[in-house]
Amino acid sequence: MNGAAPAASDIIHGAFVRLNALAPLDQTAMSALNAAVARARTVSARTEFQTEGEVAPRVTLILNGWAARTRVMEDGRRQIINFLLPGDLIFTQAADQLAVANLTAVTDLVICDGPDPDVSPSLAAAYTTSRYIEKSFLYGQVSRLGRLTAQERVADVLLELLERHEMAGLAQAGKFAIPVTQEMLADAVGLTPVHVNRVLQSARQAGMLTWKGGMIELHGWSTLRRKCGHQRLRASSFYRGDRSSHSNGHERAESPTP
Amino acid sequence: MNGAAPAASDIIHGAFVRLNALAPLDQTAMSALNAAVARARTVSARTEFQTEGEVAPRVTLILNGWAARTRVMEDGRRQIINFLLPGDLIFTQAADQLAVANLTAVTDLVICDGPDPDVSPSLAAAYTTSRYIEKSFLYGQVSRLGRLTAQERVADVLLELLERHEMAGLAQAGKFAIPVTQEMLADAVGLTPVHVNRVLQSARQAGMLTWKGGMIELHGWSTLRRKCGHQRLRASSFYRGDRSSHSNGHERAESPTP
DNA sequence: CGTTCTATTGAAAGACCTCAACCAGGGTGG
DNA sequence: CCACCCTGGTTGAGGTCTTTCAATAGAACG
Repeated sequence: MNGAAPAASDIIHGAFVRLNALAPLDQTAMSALNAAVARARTVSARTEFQTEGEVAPRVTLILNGWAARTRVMEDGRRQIINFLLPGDLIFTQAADQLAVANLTAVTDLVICDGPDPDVSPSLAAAYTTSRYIEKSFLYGQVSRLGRLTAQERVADVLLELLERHEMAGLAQAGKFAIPVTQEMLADAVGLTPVHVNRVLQSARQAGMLTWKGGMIELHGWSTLRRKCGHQRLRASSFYRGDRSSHSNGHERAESPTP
Repeated sequence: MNGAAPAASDIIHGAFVRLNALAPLDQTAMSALNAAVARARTVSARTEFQTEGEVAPRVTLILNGWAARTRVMEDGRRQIINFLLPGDLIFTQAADQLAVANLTAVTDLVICDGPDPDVSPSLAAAYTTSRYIEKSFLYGQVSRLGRLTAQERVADVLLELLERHEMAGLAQAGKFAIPVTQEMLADAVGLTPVHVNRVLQSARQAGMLTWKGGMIELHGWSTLRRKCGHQRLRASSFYRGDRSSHSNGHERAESPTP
């Protein structure tokens, strides 16, 4: 009992912070959640706990650890669709439909069934917000893969992960635990591990980040956002004015911060 | 009156076929739909009808034409997240939340509000299936951008579009109307227009497709699927039924085609 | 019929990948 | 306690794929 083993409530703290950030949870929601947590189960690292094509449970809540939603091709190429962090919810549209991707534990994982949203409007609201945010990040992933350079992609995922950890109170001052290998990161951003390594090296040398012992720290990340396409993915019109300067709409013009 | 102007019921026929494929619609659903169609509105080609960051309507149904969900970066780079075809539904999580992408009409578009799913269980089922399928295709888009080569990406989107047109009865023998420019296609698959052109040229010369006058025909597309990573990326069946040949569709085994 | 958009093609540059070797740390077994 | 192995990170060299730049042709449009 020297403090090495945190209490259960500590382990799931991030998940609760995150859920509460989605929508302030009332007493009913909290007790439903606690009941669900009491039936939590664990998945050991690197284990696939849902396979594409199999029947999936309705709602699953990540209590602790990282998971990854993936697709794998016959020839072995693998794509990580997105990462799932504490407080993230995994929804299935209908009970009789098949999973459209695999779910793999990145770390040892603690998960439970998501409580029935009907028990509390605040819980239903949290679920709704969760879906909404996930959709937005998914669109971000598409844009990242489709239109960002390698450097930008890496910076952009890392910023997304920081953002999400902040939501769960799991980051302080741009620093959070990142339990993925460079190979996994590569599968997430559509690059090879070798090239991810090079990108990270140059980012390190540019003083943009520190990554050591499973902890990453992003330096000057508010500047990073501006430079590396994270915040840039916002609105603007499609066909209106902005076809003037750039004839086809995607040169890599680096707008040097004035 | 030489037949150039089809009746309204013809125009929206594809959308109805598609909806009915999602879930067989009962009489109540059909009359709710007809009521919604009566209040249809049009959007002219190349017009943005929803902007990221603005308040979005709850459910919108595409009755005719193509639309595109996009994100645009400050420097003009543009990514088409996905295409929206007749019978596709555009959902918003909650009325008070902001759109997370732009919606632009690719062609002249006929849309209407989606009827309240509470009026008919069959309609609700159709909505659910729609969300489910869209999610699967979205994961497909991520995998496409992240892990396919240029040739494969182009073949893969075209196969997806064919598949979706078939669902709406809008394709015959691998042939359907494709009202996009090569530039749009490039924005969808994360390539430059120039390279899309080259890929199309070589596909033409390989006898894989014919694209002329807004109509495309994919030749030997069942072979194409095997060769270009289409089938590999997704569970082909939505429900339990046809899981005969492929056990789960993604072992990591390296099976080099002999 | 000019104007504008779209498709097409060539040449050269650049980004990213592949292959391959080497290193560092951590666990394991002798 | 140390040699060994295995995984994951690092680095170099060379090749391939995709982009960029640029110029031309065809089609659509008013």
